Amino acid sequence: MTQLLTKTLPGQSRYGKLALALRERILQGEWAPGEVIPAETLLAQSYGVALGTIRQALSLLVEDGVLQRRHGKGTFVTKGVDGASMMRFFRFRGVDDGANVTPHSRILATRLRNASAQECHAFELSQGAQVLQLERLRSLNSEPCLLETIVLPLPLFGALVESDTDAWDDLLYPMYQERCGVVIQKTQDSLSFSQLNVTQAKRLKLSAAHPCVLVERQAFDIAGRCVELRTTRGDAFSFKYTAQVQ
Amino acid sequence: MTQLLTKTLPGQSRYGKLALALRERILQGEWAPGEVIPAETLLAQSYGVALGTIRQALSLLVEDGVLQRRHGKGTFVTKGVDGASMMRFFRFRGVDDGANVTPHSRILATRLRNASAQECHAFELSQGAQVLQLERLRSLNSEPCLLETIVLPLPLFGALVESDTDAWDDLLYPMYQERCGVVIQKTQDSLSFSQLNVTQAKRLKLSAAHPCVLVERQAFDIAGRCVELRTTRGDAFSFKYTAQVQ
DNA sequence: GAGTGGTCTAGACCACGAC
DNA sequence: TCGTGGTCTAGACCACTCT
Repeated sequence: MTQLLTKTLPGQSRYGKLALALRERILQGEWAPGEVIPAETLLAQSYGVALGTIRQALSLLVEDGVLQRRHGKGTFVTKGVDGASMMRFFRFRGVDDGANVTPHSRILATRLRNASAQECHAFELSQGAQVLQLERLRSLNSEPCLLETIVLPLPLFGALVESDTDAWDDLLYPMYQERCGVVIQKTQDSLSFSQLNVTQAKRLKLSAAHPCVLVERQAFDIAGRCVELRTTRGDAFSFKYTAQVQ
Repeated sequence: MTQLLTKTLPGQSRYGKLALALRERILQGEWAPGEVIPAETLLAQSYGVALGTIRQALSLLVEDGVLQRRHGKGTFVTKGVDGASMMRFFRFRGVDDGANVTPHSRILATRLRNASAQECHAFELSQGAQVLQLERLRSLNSEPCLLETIVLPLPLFGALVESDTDAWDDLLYPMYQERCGVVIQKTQDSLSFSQLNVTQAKRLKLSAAHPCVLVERQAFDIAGRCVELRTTRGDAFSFKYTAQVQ
């Protein structure tokens, strides 16, 4: 077949458009996280393109983290990140290095309040909207290690208000998915250095003005919306992170 | 053509083998850093494979950072990283954020000594081999900001011994290439938190025990050998780094 | 216009996973 | 054995860059 039809199209390549179209279908919930999407041959047929073209489109979505390929089984919608990844910034004493340890979680306080200007902007809320704020202490071997402040936009996370926090899981992201239908798909962490105030120090069983690392996280759902703002503080002497260039 | 010949081959895919073969030719210096390699059609012909296959091979090397494609111009051997990237860990006052500023460099001391066991292992040297150690102070707007200890394996960097350090450039990696033929292709940085000792504090015009961030870097050449060990210290309050997950 | 990488096709076969 | 993604082919046309 000749290729002449291509040039009438606006800006993108064909596989780029296909990727956008498939992404939209995933966002609409046509296939739930963890489910298989149709086989490549079927997709190619239904879109009327060659196999290689649909494969390029899928590759874009795999790169983007929306899809995962499994040879011999199929192509699956990503389930979302587990959230335990905060541990990649810290190495605490008496904890195996490579292990995927999850600190025990305890909610110290919950609070409803109006969103700040910055939060309105991040969550794309209108002024005066409400948010749910959590204070959370995470411990390893009964030793407090991380102190977190978590802010969630309120229409979306309404199911968590007046819920029994003692029954919450150690990992919040899977719980977001179960109770609120929110799948965390991407996070961005900004690291800086600070010192603990008196209250924070007491919670972490350290002295006031103790050096700490501050992790400011934005978490995004599968549609790319920011749905969580989190501030994490941990002992600076436990900080250890590795970054590669090129 | 039938595909029957493929299965007689050992373990890899054809494009995987091609990538290895091309990588080897690059390492042998057949094309210098910054030069073009032959066009895809030529490579496909000379290796007797389809265009798509050679393109997959090249894609692997592009992903690996060894090659760079430029539409309409050709495929080029990577020139190497510039080394200014240490600034991605720090934000100093009075310096534009996004700008690619390069701190001014001054070598405080050079020293020849025997390699430690750890250095022998990293550099793949035999015991008793020598290394060149540099102490280096980097400044922005005449204000000291970073203090570095740099260790280089000695047969390789012999050209730097007894060289006039005042004539050295602010960026070391391009100089490694010019004077020693060493192209830095990849770096791995390990971040942790520490405090300055008296000497370090004096150099950086800070007080002793001032909190600092410690960056321990391994730099690798195009063949994947570790050719530089570097320890960088900077004011922890200037530390700012962003990391993404998924 | 000539040369380069980028996109696309239509079809074949290979390797993995589950039944 | 069947269905899945992974590899490979041979050829076409498109889009960018330089002269």
